[in-house]
Amino acid sequence: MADRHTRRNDGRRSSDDRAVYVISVAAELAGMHPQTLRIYERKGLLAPQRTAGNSRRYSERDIERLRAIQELTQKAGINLAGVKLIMQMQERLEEMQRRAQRLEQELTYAAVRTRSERDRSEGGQIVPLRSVVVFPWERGSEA
Amino acid sequence: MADRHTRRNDGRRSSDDRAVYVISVAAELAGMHPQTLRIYERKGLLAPQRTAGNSRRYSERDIERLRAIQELTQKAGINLAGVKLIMQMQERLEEMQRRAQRLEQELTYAAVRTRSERDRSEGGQIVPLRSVVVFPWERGSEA
DNA sequence: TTGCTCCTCACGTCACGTGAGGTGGC
DNA sequence: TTGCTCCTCACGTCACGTGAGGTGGC
Repeated sequence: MADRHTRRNDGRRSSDDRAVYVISVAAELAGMHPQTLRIYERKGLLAPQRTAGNSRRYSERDIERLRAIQELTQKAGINLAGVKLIMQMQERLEEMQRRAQRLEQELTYAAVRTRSERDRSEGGQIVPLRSVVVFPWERGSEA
Repeated sequence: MADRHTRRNDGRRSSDDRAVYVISVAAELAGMHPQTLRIYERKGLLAPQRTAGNSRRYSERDIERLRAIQELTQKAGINLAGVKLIMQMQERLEEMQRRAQRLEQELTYAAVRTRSERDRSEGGQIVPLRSVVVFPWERGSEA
């Protein structure tokens, strides 16, 4: 839970990206069998770094990804092929969302600019957004 | 590609949405076993209409959905739980794309309007959208 | 009547996680 | 040396598609 991201206290890369855990520790942190992590890698679900001696080294981000895989497989019953595609789509969705957010901000600026130019205020409507996809396992209790 | 949608020549609904195929025909069109269609329905992957006598009736859109399911299961090896979530995400993705497109258009209009305001004022109203789309998987695990 | 529909149950196949077994490097 | 890592192979479990079996309505 600690140091979520971009905690770069001294010019080093984000601590979340540093490959620090050997496979046994990573498996313990994710609550999995070490062999399971090897399977996930072979299936292309994650790609931990390797040491010079060819041993795997997992980052904090890798651990989070492992937990996400666990959610999808155990709680939602999705197989690994599905998890792989879902995670790709998730990245695309997040990218799209950032794009829409940026566009909206620009639009707000444009609106302010227009309003101030004619010194007239007649607020635009606010368009409520549709409810988002709620995954089955996220209904009910939080966290 | 023929009569894709909104072909309402006489007040009827889109031809793609009309429930016209009984299960045996739908299965044949989709290249599946009829029992498979029943399984998909039970798993919540599609919901064909029912006749007064409780028989299933599939629309052209249902057939297309069946083919999409087939792609994901047979070619990609994704199980039904995965297919279900993927299709939900796909709808979200398409919605997001339409939204971004609309925003871009509004932004273009706003730019044009700002420019023309300098000469003469003839403005439509601006509709600022407030974006707070936060997908479940993007929420932080806690505050 | 026939030929469809509805449903449930059973079985074969396959994906996946777990574990054993044997190897090599720090 | 020990305790890890690497890999492959085998097995138990489960999801899924197919089929059989029995029912009912048009």
